[in-house]
Amino acid sequence: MPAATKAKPRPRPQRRAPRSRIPKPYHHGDLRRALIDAGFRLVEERGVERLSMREAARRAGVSPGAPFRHFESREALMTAVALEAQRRFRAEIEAALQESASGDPLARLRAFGVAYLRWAMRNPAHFEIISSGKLFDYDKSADLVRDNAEVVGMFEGTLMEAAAQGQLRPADLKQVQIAGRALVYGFARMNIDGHFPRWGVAAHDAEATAEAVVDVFINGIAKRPRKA
Amino acid sequence: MPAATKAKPRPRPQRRAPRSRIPKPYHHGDLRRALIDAGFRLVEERGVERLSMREAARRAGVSPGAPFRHFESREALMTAVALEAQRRFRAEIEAALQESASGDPLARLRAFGVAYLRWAMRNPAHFEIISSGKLFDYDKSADLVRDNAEVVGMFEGTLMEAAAQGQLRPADLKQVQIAGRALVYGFARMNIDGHFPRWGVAAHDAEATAEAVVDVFINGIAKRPRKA
DNA sequence: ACCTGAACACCGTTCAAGT
DNA sequence: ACCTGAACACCGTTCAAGT
Repeated sequence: MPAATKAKPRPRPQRRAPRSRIPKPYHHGDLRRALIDAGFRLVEERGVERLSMREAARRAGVSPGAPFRHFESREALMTAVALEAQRRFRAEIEAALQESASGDPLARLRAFGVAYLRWAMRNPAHFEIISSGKLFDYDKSADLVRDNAEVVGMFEGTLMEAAAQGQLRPADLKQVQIAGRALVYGFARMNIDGHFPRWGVAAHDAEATAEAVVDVFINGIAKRPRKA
Repeated sequence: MPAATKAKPRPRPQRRAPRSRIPKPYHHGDLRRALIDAGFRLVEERGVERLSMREAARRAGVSPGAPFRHFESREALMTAVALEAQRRFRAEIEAALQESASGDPLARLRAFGVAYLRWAMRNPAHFEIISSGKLFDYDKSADLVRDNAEVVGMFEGTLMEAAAQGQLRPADLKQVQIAGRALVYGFARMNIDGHFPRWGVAAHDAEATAEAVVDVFINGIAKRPRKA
């Protein structure tokens, strides 16, 4: 009955009956970590909705019930995977902001948007898990909330600097902020949701179009447009 | 064994052994339609991912296998429900465009965006099913593709009119179009994905904020802004 | 022609039992 | 303390059998 799925490669024959037969403890040390890694790859390979506890368990080489010792539900594993993705996302944004730190606020805002979309274009499934809302209870993960708040804060701060330096046309800043967020978020989701073909955006054009779209927005709020 | 789930209210007693005992044929006439209706409500009540064939069958009062006589898969039922939603969505957009037909192109563009978001705010689950991409194979439904192409066409046409009448600042129209699409789509998805609380948009403010965001965009592309 | 009901292969989740 | 393996209630889907 125990399905011998994997035909484990027998360890090299040893000279005598081994006292401790290659520890192979209960498993390879850190099941929690192994499950997050398996989940992360599962999301990457098959998409968010195909992350399953049983498959993650299979990949980690444990029985179906084992993950529940470390994650109380599929949602909890999802949250852990999302946190992992969010960390990488945020690291990329921060790197981009640092590179453009010498520029004026509007240039930094542009760099922000471009970095955001670049990551989203290259990691669609991970972007999806971060932002999808139904996959786990966002507010239950303090780390996730804080991490996100910081990204939002960076955006808000840069926008306010641009306003303070007189780079923007008169407008309600809060509304501009939400519009900007909606723009990049919408672009990222159009990619995830497969809308680009219908809108004449080829796959290899996605990143270039992303930049163009960010420019449309920046030019829309700037007092003096840069490119025509 | 046959779970008597519903305790069918016995029909009023008849005088003699009825020749045709209240037809109650195989079921109530049109299972296909009943399943689409059940699916539509299921999406409304519980969200897209909770639409199940078995539950739709239960609501229609048939056995688990019955739906497969009319829809070859869950995806096919999804597609039918999406088509229903798309029809309503398109009707609302068209009505809005008709009401604003006397205005200039930019005013019509605004009406378009506002109608789009209004519907999306009020019918989030149905908006989601139309646009989500992974729920069914969009391109397999010619109706869906055509219906969507027409909405896209209305947007494009209005934008070009605005350009032709000199209402727009110089810009690449295709990019403006994609940016506009991304903006409304992103706003609609932020609502679906539960981002508004994190962005300080209260539920009762969603529609007003939607208008404001559309205005930010229109003002961004217009030669002469209307409101500050 | 249309539907039933049992069946199969999957899931998430629980829990006694093993090490 | 951590994991196994059987169990339960769900799914989507198929298919013989009934009407």
